[in-house]
Amino acid sequence: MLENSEAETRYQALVSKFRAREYRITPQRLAILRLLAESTDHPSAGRIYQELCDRFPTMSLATVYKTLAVLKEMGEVLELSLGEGENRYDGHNAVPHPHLICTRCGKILDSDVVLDQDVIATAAKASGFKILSHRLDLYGVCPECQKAESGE
Amino acid sequence: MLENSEAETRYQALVSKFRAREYRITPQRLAILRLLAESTDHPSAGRIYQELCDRFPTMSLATVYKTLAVLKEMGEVLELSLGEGENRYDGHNAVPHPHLICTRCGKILDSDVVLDQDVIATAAKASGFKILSHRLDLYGVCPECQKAESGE
DNA sequence: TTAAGTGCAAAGGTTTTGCGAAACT
DNA sequence: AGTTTCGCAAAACCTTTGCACTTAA
Repeated sequence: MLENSEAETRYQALVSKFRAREYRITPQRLAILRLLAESTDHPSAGRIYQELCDRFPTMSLATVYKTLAVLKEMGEVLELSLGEGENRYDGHNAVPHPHLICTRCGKILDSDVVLDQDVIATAAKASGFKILSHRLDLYGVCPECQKAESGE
Repeated sequence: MLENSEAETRYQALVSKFRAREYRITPQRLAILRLLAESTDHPSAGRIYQELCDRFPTMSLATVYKTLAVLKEMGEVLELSLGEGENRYDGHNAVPHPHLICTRCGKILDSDVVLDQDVIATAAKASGFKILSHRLDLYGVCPECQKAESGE
């Protein structure tokens, strides 16, 4: 695999943040951080576990969840609770951004559209809430599933 | 309680839709529909169950979940999976609209800000997705919890 | 060396399901 | 009367936790 410098940078940043907080750098954690940095498909805890099992025969699901909990607490991973099946995780980019979710195949893509800050400011003013974060999910059918459907 | 015509209208609409689909009209379902039509606080299944237990000593949580499943399938209730604790349900207004979620007390308010359709159209065009629905959650601290915090 | 992390298995909480009894149409 | 629905209990499912063992610092 050629170097993916974006993923590499993200990986190094995550490792640095672990070090800065004096969390211990274990092989398991490094593997999870690397996978999260490289993934753009928003894997679930189970998926992360599966992928790492080959390389780490002793990897456990508990360790995956515990590491994800640390990352959540650090604000370095977005947890997407979809209401069906497992939660999905975005550690590639922890800054809130919209997600495109295919209701047929479960695929999740990042969207680069920008949510108008006016929307948030207006809502904050009208409600008195101090808004700290947000989440925008767009549900629909991905191009592949559209093709599969029309072909049937 | 004075008549709340908005809630009453919504209740009648839900009952009509059950009839139209030839789903049976049972006292349990009527009670759940009424509660959903009247609620603006996005109750969980457990909450709905509790509230109705007094009036229906034999009400069961399974029936609440089964009725919610029917409503979901009909597209008459929004299910909000928050990732912690129970899912919350909005049957008062099933048209997608933003929610303000207090991360301190769990309160959920409807927001009447409108999500710019351009955002959705742009995301659809860029990704090739056929977008059918969306969800915008704004997380923050509600006025009451802000007050409680500053008072401490 | 020692405090933190791992990994197994068990517990926890929410939601779904199977099935006999009840009840809507 | 014939299905659908109810409601109990059990199962399913995802996630968290307790604890003895291991390991990073």
